[in-house]
Amino acid sequence: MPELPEVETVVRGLQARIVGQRLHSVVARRGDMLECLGTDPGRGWQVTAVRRRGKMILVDLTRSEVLSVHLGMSGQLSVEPRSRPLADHTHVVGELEGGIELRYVDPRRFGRVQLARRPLLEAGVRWRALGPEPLGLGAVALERILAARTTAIKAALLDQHAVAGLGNIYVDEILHASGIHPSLEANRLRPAEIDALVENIQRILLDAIAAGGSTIRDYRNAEGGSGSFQSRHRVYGRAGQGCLRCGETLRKILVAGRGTHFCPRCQPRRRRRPRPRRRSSKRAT
DNA sequence: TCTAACCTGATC
DNA sequence: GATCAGGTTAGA
Repeated sequence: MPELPEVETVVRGLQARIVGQRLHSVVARRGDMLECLGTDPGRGWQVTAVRRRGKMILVDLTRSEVLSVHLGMSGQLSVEPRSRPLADHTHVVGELEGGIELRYVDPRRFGRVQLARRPLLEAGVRWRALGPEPLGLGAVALERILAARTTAIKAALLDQHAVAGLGNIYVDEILHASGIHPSLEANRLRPAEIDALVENIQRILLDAIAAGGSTIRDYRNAEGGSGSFQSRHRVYGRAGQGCLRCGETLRKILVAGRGTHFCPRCQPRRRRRPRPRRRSSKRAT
């Protein structure tokens, strides 16, 4: 569910509410949903900062420890009064001062909560393999990343090792705005297309953050509220409807195993290179 | 490099 | 009952 704009919105909500607060303990209501790396969930800390890296939420704690949360598909992280009954699928609860709690809810359990010594977390391959942040990513850097990949551009942009934070909704929106077919091989983008991508990545992500992210189904911010960017999706979830730019009927196909929305006219397929003329029809595959 | 699998719940 | 979902990744 949550991509960079949604995660950023949660982070901003948490910054406003829990930075400087005392976190007494972290309690796992399901043992397998909290992983402790070199620390003890009952020690107590002060929350010093809340940050985002890709789609990960990082709650920085005193003593160089950190609570890291990846929301997976259906995760929600919110601050609620202790008096409120726990929602179904509440797996981890952080007990804060002043009668409030940080609650992690995740029906599908694709998400992940770790309490770790920061150096241990940051030494992990999963952390170190993350690609650069898309906000502030320049054309030169993106060109280098894409040149090394022969997969579909959609798959490349979804790959967190390439760029960290994009997901299915925003990749579809970005490719549509850039006029690039999602199946085009990443290393075949032209310079002008890379420039368009860079520009649209910034613009769309910033607009989506300003709108508080997209709520299709599960996504909620740290206060339990919805985002509104879904009303401005131009292709995602609009298959069968008219393209807002050219009127052509939008299509939905499968690329990189993900439902992919695009406009056949604005994002034309580009053939792999005119086949060299051969008199004989021997196939060289 | 790609698919299947991990889960539950909503919708067809 | 079958299918699909905003993510990731272990295996083939």
